[in-house]
This record gives sequence, C-alpha cells and structure tokens, in this order.
Amino acid sequence: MSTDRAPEHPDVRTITLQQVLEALVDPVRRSIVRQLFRSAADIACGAFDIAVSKSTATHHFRVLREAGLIRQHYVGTSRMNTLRRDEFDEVFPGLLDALIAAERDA
Amino acid sequence: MSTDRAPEHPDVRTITLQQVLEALVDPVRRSIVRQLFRSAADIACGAFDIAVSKSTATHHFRVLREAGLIRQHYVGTSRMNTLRRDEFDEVFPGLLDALIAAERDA
DNA sequence: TCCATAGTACGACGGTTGTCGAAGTTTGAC
DNA sequence: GTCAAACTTCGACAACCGTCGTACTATGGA
Repeated sequence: MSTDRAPEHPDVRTITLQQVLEALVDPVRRSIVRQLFRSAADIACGAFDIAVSKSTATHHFRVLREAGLIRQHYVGTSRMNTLRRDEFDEVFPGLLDALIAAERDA
Repeated sequence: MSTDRAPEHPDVRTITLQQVLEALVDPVRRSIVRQLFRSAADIACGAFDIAVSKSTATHHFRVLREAGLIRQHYVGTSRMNTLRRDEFDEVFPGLLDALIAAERDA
C-alpha cells in the first residue's frame, strides 16, 4: 500500500551556513559527501564505505538531507543518494569545492 | 618579570580541515573571524562585538588560534588579534572566502 | 505466503562543548 | 607602591550529539 516514502527535501535557498557547517563538521558525513562527489552515479545508503551501524548511518543521511546537501529517493528497498551539487553551488559558491579540495587525498 | 606571554601559534600546514570546521561551526567564532576579515587593523579581544563573558571569549580565541585562523600578540595589557588570511588561504584555498561570502550580510 | 533485504524509529548512554563566575596574573598609570 | 584594566585559568554545570541495539516497516523474490 504505497505509503509516501518520499522524504522532505528543503529548498537549498532556505539553508543557513550554520546548518551546512553542523552537517559537515562530522567526518563520517564528510566522507559520505566525498564519495558522492567522486561518483558519477547515485549510491544506495548501504553501499557507502562508512564504519558505523545502520541506525547511525540513517541519522547521518537525514542530517545531510536536511542541510540541503543530498537528495534521496527509493528504488525498491534501496534508498539512493545524490549530491545536490549544482543547487548547492548556487547558494554557497565555492564552498563545496574548497572543502573537497582540502581533503583531496582522504 | 616578563613571563613569556607569547602564545603558541601552529604552523597552518599542520592544521586539519576537521580542526577548522570545529572552530568555525560556532557562530560566535565565525562572528570574530568576520569582524577580523572586514577590519584593516588588528582588534583587541575586548573590542569585539560578541555577546559572551570574558572567560568564554578567551576560550573562543584560543580555539581560533589553535585552528590556525588567528594570530595573537600583546600590546600592553591588550591582546591583539589578526586574521592569518594569506597563510590560511595557501593551505585551504577558497575556503575562507566562500565562508565569508555565505554570510556576507551577517 | 513466507522470508530475506534495506532502511527507519526510538530510547538510552557517554563524551564533548559552550557557558559562566570567581580567583589569579600581568601591565601601565597615578 | 597602589590600583584599575585586560585577560587567563580553573572548576562546574547543562545541553547537545554521535553512537548503538532493538524493534518496526516496506519491498521484492522464492
């Protein structure tokens, strides 16, 4: 009975720098963003290389989504993740690139 | 008896992005950085427009100093603060500008 | 229908951090 | 030498955050 499984995605223009920094100060969440940044395709929650439990991972994805950094949609039982790169860059120009560049070899 | 009042200033090249983000995720510390960014001259600790007690301010300045963002030196009883902008930009190119731009009207 | 897979929701717990006040130190001015 | 100004240091306290396990839901395949 198709419940609404589509999560809320905020308009990036309503996101504050405070939210973005709170999201990206966590190394696990930064790792998720880096993996998305490097990947051409979307990545399922379970396919990330992160060293935390599933419930913790769910928490991190929610924080990233609410900070306007990622978009999520279901494919079967898998939740796919995309970086909202272009939208984000319009509101915070240069920020994502500078952050990624700062950890190029991580 | 001139005790050594010169505080430790880390080489910016040894600073991690993690440290920088932990420093800048705090709105009070970001406000300090913004005020320094806009000012041509150095600013004494007591001359900043921040809404915290002196002991809390001391704490914030230490965090910023240890994150390689500011340089401090005494002039009389006043501790003057400078943004280590050029050095910082070399290690984290574009980051400071992007962050300042994101809160241009704050 | 039954079950495995993929995630989410909900407490709970522990460590970290921002905050303050009180007390101490250093400097410069009178 | 005395005193005020400018910070720092040192606990203490409260709030927040990342973490986990357990229980739950939804989907798709056998």
